[in-house]
Amino acid sequence: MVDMRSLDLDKRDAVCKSAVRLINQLGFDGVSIAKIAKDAHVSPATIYIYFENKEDMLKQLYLQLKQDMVDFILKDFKPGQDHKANFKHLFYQHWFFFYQYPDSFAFIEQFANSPLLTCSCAEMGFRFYQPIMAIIHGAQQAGAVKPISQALYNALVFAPLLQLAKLHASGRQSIQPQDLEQVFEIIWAGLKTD
Amino acid sequence: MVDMRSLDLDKRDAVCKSAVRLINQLGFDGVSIAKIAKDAHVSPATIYIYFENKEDMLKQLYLQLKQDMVDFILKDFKPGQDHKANFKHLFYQHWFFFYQYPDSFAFIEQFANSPLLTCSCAEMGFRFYQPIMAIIHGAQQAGAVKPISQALYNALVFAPLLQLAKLHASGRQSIQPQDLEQVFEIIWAGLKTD
Amino acid sequence: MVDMRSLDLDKRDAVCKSAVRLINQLGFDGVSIAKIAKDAHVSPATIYIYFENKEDMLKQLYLQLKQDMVDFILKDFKPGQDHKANFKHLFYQHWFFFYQYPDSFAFIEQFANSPLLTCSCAEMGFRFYQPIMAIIHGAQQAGAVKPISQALYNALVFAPLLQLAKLHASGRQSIQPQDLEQVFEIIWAGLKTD
Amino acid sequence: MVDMRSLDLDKRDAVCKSAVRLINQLGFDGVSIAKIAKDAHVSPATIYIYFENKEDMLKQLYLQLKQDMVDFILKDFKPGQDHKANFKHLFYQHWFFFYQYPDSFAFIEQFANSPLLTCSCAEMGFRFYQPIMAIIHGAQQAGAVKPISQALYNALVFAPLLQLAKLHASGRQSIQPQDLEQVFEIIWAGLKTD
DNA sequence: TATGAATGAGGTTTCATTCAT
DNA sequence: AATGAATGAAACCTCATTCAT
Repeated sequence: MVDMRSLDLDKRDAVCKSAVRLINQLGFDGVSIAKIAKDAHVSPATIYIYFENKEDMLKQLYLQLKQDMVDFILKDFKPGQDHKANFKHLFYQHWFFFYQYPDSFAFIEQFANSPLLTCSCAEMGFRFYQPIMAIIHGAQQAGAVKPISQALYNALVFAPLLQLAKLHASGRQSIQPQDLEQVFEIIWAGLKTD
Repeated sequence: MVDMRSLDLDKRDAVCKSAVRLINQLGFDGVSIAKIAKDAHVSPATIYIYFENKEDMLKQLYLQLKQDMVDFILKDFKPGQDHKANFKHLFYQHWFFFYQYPDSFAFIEQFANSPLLTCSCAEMGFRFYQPIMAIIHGAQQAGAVKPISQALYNALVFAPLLQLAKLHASGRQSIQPQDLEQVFEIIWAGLKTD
Repeated sequence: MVDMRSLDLDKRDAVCKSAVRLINQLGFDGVSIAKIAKDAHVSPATIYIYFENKEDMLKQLYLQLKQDMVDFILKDFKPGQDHKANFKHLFYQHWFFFYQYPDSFAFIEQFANSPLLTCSCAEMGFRFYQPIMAIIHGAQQAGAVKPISQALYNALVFAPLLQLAKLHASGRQSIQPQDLEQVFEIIWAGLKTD
Repeated sequence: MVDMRSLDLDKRDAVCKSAVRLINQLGFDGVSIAKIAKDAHVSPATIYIYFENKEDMLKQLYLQLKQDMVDFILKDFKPGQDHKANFKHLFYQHWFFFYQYPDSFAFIEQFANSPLLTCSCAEMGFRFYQPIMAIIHGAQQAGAVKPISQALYNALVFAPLLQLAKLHASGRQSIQPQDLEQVFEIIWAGLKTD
């Protein structure tokens, strides 16, 4: 009666958006199917058409957002010969994603730090990330950066970035462009082959 | 007929231990006061003698564990003239704490990534950390490492460490001593003055 | 397998009836949502579909019963020229209501004497009563009874009636028709213009 | 350590005062032993030294306040030959009590309208009231007022008074001296023998 | 006498989920 | 596909009461 645009995926999308927003406001345990349904102008029962149950919904959300992130980072990117430039591009694209989609980012982090992240789920998210890792791997094979394992790489490069993004998003400290630049140069100084 | 092991703070302690363990098993939204109480062999009502409510309990736990961590890291440590050695000590002490008290560590991380971490709570946790930061600051003033802000420092040094610890704790990947050594050297290479 | 007598408002009605009955048996602090639900053959959660919370339920009940009372008293009544007769009619209709619906009456009284009767709620109940007061006002303007304020009127006429009804309902003393007649005549003797 | 005046009945008195005040603020079901204890600066366990249980406390309170009221009303009063004057004295003393001790009055009313007022309790309260009733009875025997039963008397005289006092205490309407005078004269007009 | 700590029972409310429509 | 009504289970929390001190 009110909602004339009831096409298939509109509702699913509205549910996803509401879920991400509410979960970041209230945390996993502060949010309920009923609240999400109300926020998305949808019946609770409708949610169960698109998702098996609450946990399934959260997992699907996580994987979807992670995929969205990778897509965003790699959009229109063709790695070139300058490995530092490639590396810098990836670095900043991460930042831009965190900056433009703070809710997505916060959700991913909150989920990844909760026991909901089962092994299978983590592995699938990891697989999405492979294209990015492939670029890194290329730089290593070219001898531009030190040969370290993917896990270490992840920790050394993206963990600091995440940490800064979280700090920025929390509002407790504002991160400026020159801060990022500084961090990037320090990381690069550590990683590049001498 | 009477519970013999119940002296004043025993109960509070049992509650804390149960809470940390269960939360890491089940997540914030998987535990309940009732479950914690049962696990700690205590009545649910007893928990409310020591904590105002569930949120208060979690906050108190967070701050307490954070303080425990700082105490552990700084125990018997007197910074010397060799800044790299000081730095290395702190780095490894962090790792040892994560390694020995994976539950404490996981709880801290899960809490810090949830909306429960209010500003006041974050600031208080931050204050506990000051003694460690003071050592870093000393190295900067001595010109041993690049002069960067505390937030950047935190991100560059401890975020990677945390990331590795999480990975290790998750069981998805085992971190070996040589991995740590490698990471340490890379970070130091980036941070040290040229 | 399915409860056959559950059409939309049946449940709400069953809840109301159970609530009024139990509250008069046990008092406001003796009933619980769970007891009402069980008595009404309904899930506790169902009650929260119809009422915001316990207090809201009691307020809605109060207003509804008060309206029912006014409807009962004024049913098929057209005030005539004989003011004493009009007055007597109202007087006895009150009594009949108290007599036929002792639970409704007791609930109204218990609620009106509790701190739950907020200002807004009292005013709304008062408004329901206006049609009755209008009749009294007519008698005053016609010079049949002394010109006193509505509040005094209320106190002089209906408070005694209530008191007798309470006594009667409590079973501690039985009020007979001749008692009522006597009370009515005394009140009228006091009120009528000389 | 703080409270040096711990004499026997001080604590009981503090408990009573807190109970009456809190119950009028929050209602019977809003108040708890714990709240009363805290308000009275006493341990919950202490309350059980003076009272058998919660219900016993409320009943004792009711009876005590009712006795206090009767004492107040009859203080220094010697009925004379002028029955109207006697009657007026009682009428106004009631009002003064309601006016000076609104909490006591509200408690009595709330209790009397709740199912806590068991038969035995009502009878005992009634017995306290006998001295006042005796005065009324004297006037009847002297032929000054119509010969009606005690219950009717109560209803006709004191119910209006209570109603006005409640209205006044609720703050919804202010009762002025001339209002009282008017009510008194009307009641007297109805009661006195022609 | 007085108490703080303790608790089982039970309070209100919300939960994830289902089902008839 | 979509839903509002319904619910048993369980959430958080408070209750009246007891007991060792």
